[in-house]
Amino acid sequence: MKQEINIMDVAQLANVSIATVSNVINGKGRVSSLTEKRVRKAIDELGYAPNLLARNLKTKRSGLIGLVVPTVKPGRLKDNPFYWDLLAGVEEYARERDFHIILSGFDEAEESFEFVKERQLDGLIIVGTGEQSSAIDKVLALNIPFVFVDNYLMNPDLYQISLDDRLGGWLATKHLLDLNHRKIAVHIGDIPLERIHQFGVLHERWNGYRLALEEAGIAYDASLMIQLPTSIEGGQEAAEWLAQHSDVTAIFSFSDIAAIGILKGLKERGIKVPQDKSVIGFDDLYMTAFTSPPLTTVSQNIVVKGIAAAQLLFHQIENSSHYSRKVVLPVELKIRETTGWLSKD
Amino acid sequence: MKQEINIMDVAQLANVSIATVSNVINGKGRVSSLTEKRVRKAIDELGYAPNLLARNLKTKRSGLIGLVVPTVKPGRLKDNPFYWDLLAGVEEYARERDFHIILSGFDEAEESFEFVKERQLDGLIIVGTGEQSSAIDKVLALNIPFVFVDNYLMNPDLYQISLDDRLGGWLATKHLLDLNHRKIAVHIGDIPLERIHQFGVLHERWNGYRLALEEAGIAYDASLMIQLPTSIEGGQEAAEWLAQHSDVTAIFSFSDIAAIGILKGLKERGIKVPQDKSVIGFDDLYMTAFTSPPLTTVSQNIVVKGIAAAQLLFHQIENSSHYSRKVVLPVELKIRETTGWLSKD
DNA sequence: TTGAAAGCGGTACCAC
DNA sequence: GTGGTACCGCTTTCAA
Repeated sequence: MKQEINIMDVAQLANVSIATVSNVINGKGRVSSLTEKRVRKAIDELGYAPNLLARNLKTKRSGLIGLVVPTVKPGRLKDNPFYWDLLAGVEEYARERDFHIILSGFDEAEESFEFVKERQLDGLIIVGTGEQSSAIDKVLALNIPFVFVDNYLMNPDLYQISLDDRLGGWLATKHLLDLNHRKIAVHIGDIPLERIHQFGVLHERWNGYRLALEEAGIAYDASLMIQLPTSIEGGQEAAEWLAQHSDVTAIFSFSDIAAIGILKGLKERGIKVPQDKSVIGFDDLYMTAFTSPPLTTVSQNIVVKGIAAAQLLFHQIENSSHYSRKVVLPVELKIRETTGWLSKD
Repeated sequence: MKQEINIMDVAQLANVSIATVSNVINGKGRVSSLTEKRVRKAIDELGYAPNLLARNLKTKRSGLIGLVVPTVKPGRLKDNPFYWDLLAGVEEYARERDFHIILSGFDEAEESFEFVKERQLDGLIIVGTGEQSSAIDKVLALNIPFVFVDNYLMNPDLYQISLDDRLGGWLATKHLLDLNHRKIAVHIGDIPLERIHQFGVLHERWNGYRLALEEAGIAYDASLMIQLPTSIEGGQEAAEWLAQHSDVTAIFSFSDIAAIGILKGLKERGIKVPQDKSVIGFDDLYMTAFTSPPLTTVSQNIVVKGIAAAQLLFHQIENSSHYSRKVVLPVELKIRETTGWLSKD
C-alpha cells in the first residue's frame, strides 16, 4: 500500500531485467544509453523511489548517522539551544552526502546503544555529558566510526572534537587581570571543586584561569570558586554571593546562561556593571550581544563544531585518512561592555 | 564485520530453528518456557541485536518518523531554539514507543520528500514555514500519516497542531487596552501587510489584535503595523520607530525575540518601560523571564506542542481513532513588568 | 550489454 | 511447540 512500486515494476515497464534497472540507478556496469533512457523514463513515469531498507540490507550500510545528546530529566532532551546549533552543523554536512541523522537522547544510566546495531548506523556522534561518560566502552564495542564532542577522553585513539577551553579560560582571566582586577571569582557550575577534573570542559577552563593567575603572580584562592547551577537562577545566586564579597571585583562565569543571571542579579541589587563589578561569560550565545550591558564573553562557533564533528566522522566512514584524531576548535575573546578598568582603590 | 552475528547464530547456539528465535524475540507463537530460556541465554551470550533493516523490509514498517523543519540559509537548519524544544517533545514521545526520529531540513524550493519513501518512514511531522507551504501536495501524495505544526492549512482532512494564536493576540491586546492604552503598535514581522493572510500564525495573532480593538470600539489603524524582521535587530529598529511616534504608548510584538530587541532599543534611547511605553511579546522564551524588566508575554509550551504532534501522528500510525484532526494548544498571558497603566495624558 | 539467480537477515504461514 | 521455507526489494556475481 505504502510503497507499491518496486524495481520489478520499473523493469517490466522498461522491458529489461531488474539487474539492469539496478545498474542504471547506481551507474554501475555497462548499460547502453538507449536502455538507460528507457529505464529512466519508466522510473519517472512510475515515480519510483528505491527502497533503502532493501538496498541497505544488502550493502550493509544504512546512510544513517546517530547523534546522541544527553538528557536532563529522564526522557527529555537537554534544554539548551547549544544542541540545536550543533545539530544544524551536523545535519548540514551529512545532508550534502545524502546521509540522514537519527537523533537520540542519552540516559547515562541505562543506555545500551542497541539501536545503533539494530539500525546499522554508519557512524555515531556523542556529545559530552560533562562528566566522563560511562558510555565510552559501549561505544567502542560497537565497532563503528564515532566522534566524541566535548568529552576530553584521555585515550589518544579516540576521535574527538573539543574547544580550546583552556585558552578560553586563560583569555578571559587575562583580560580581567589586564583591567587591573586581582580578586576574580569563578562560577564553575554545580559540581564539587574536588571533582572538577572529571568534567573536562570545566576543568580546562579552570586550568586556563589558574594559568593566567600564575603568570600574573597571583595566588589561587579556592574560596573564590562559586559552585552553583549553570542556569540563570544559579547566576542570580552568584550575584548574591558577589554582593556579599565587596573585595571581589570581577567574576568569570563558565557559561553565558549563568552570566545573564549574574547580570540580572547584580542589577537588582543596585550593583553597577562594569563600574562596580566586571562580568565575563563563556559561549557567546546569540542573546548575549544584546544583554544590557552587552556581555563580554569567550566565543565559540557551535555550528562549526557540528560541522567539524561530522567531518571527522565522515573521514572515518569514507576511510580517508585524517592527519589527526583530535580537533580543537578555536575560541575568541569578545570584549563588549561588562568588563571595565578597575581603578586602584 | 560490523554486524557479524545474526539470527542463525543464535538459533544454532540455542539448538533451535530461526523461526523459534524469531518467535521468542517478538513474543509470538507458542514457545515453551524452557526453549525460551535457552534462546534468551544464547542471545545474551552472543550479544545479538536483530537487524531492523531486515525486519522492516519484511514488515514494511521502519519505526522511523521524520521531522521536517524549515531552513534559513539553504542547507542550514533554522536558527531558533523553538525547534529544539519541539524536537525534544517529539523525541520523548516517540522514544517511549521505540521509534526514532530522522530530522531533515526543508528547502522550500527543491524538496521532494523522496527520502520519506526511500526510508519507508512511518510518519512525518512538518513544521510550518510560516507561509502556506508548497509542500502540502507532496506530503499528501506520500500517503503516510503526517501532522502539520503551525501551518494553518484550510483543508479539514489534514491533521494539524496549532496554537490558539488568535486568543493570544486578543489577550495581549486586551491587556494593553485594560491598561488604558489606545494607540498600540504591532510588530508583525518582515512581511508586507497585504500578504499577512498567507502567514497563518501571524494572521491569527493579528486577527486577535483587531478583534480586541473592535470590542473596545477603537478603529484599526494600518499605520501602526510595523513591518520589520523578527529578530533582535528588527526589534531595535522597531524601538527607533516607537521613539519617533510619541503618541504610540504600547507595542505588541508577535515574537519574544523581537521584543527583546525592542526593550534594548528603547533603553538605549532613554525611553522607560513601562512608564513611557509598554511592551508585550509572544512565545515566552525561557530568556524573557529574565530581561530587564521581565517581559510581559503570551506564553506557549513548545515541548508540549511537540508531544501533541507526536501523539496525533501515532494516533494515525496505530490506527486508533482520534476525536479530531486539529489540535489547538492553549496560550496564557504572563503579565510581568513591561506593561503598565497609562495615566490619561 | 543484459539477465538469471543467489543472497542480505529477518517474519510469518503452514506443516509436522 | 517447533521447524521448513517462501518471501520483502534490492545488489551483485556470473553466464549468456
